[in-house]
Amino acid sequence: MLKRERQAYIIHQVNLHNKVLSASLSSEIDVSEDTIRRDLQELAEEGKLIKVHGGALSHAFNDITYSPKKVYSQDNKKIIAAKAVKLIKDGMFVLTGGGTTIIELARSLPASLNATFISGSIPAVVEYMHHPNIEVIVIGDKLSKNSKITLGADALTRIKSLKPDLCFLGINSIDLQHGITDNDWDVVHLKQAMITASQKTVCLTISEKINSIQPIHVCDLLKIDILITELPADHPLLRPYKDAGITVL
Amino acid sequence: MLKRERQAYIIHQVNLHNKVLSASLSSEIDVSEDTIRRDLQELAEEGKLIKVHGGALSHAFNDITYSPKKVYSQDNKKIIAAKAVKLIKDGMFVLTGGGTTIIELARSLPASLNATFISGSIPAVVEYMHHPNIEVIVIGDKLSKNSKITLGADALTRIKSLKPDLCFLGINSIDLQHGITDNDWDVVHLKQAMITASQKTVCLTISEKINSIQPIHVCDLLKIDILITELPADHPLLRPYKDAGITVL
DNA sequence: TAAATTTTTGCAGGTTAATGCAGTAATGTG
DNA sequence: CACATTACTGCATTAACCTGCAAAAATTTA
Repeated sequence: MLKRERQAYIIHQVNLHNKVLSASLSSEIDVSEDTIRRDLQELAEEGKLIKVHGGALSHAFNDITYSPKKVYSQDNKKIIAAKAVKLIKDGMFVLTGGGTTIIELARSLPASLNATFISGSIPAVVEYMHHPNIEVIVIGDKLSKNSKITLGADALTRIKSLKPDLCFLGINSIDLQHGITDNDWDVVHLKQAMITASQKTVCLTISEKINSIQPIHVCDLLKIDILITELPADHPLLRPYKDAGITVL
Repeated sequence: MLKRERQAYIIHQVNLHNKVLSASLSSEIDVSEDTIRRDLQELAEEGKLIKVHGGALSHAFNDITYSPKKVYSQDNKKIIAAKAVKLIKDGMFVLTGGGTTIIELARSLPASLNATFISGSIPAVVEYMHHPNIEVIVIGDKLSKNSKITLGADALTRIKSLKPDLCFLGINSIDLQHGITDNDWDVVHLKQAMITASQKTVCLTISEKINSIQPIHVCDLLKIDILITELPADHPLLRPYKDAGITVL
């Protein structure tokens, strides 16, 4: 394995897990710990990660945003992403929205995956762009600075002209009676178009958003095929959704 | 095996596997490692791959590399960007391409500027997105991993439907006889559409690309309104372009 | 076509980079 | 504080690299 290749792998691992241990990297890659240590040192000097005793931490981890809650929910999003990744097979066309959960999903895609990803979320597109094997289709339109996704009539018509295999949607509220709800008029329209266009719709959300309501209606539960949270599939909180006919992972 | 043929094979392998080893290429093609090394060196200079100790990596693999040459030319690009910024007034619609010079331009935009920027370049869009006052329109289509811009029929038709005040184009080659030339078929089409759509076309380039030619013709000098380099406007190298009717800044 | 010129290639040599190892210093933990 | 783990330093080894050079191949010129 080439030095740069190894370092790229380390960076990938750091970004994925927020931390790495010298010892485990050493055995994974099968080089001496000294080499790993030298790599970490170099990468730290380049500002790619933060070296600590025994390994390294991601920069994001030690950033200004080090509130325990965020770290906590990011771990949950990694769990969600890991479940979602399993649904994607080689050759699929996948439509995705925006939001931090979707970003985690993008980062968790295995390097070997060959698929086409379609999105109007700039942060998501940036992640897909760095992936070695996936094709990226960008949905164009006016960029919303808030949500960092493209919104508008153009985006809607483009989405309507597609028929992707899967649609991954990060959602803000889901409720048994009211289904999926949200708080931004344009985003709601976009999500509706995405759901209508796709053969299967997968909703991703951390469990704290379950059984909450927001002012604008996106769609009924009927339209949702799969719901993914960080909880185990048999958690009682999810039971009613299973009963409503949704596959819960 | 001919040199060109060999290099084409190497590029193919790099794009396929994301890495190549000098040693294995040497035995596969049955030439000395020195030859392979020279090939990799040439290809690296052309930006087709990234050479590392022991072999080479694909561009997709390695994100941002800081070669000393790049650092050097970045200063020049900042000079270019500073000149270009002065052309943009509040309320304008500005169409921009991709490339590092355009990124510098995006970073140099004053925070007070109120304008609308249209682009299919993801890195450029990311920069515009962080700006407090500018509106961003994203041109959607299939994302080219090499150039990090969206390319295709959709992008072309969308651009044709616009009538921006200004178009900023980072160019790779300009020559008195042959005008603007480039080396990527799809990129050339995109640039042509951008030039045709815009009321004024501004070309940005570092001076080392002046008086160079590439295989595909983009447009004649006639279509260019303004040329910006890091050199002072009265530099003798730029004189012929001034005489050809282009405003040189 | 033959000669001249340029380009490409392989090789010899000395140089540099990468890695692992051994011994010692530093750090963290109970 | 004692113990275990990790980090650092210097060194040896191997592989990769670079430079210059001459032969070979390709290209141009006469």
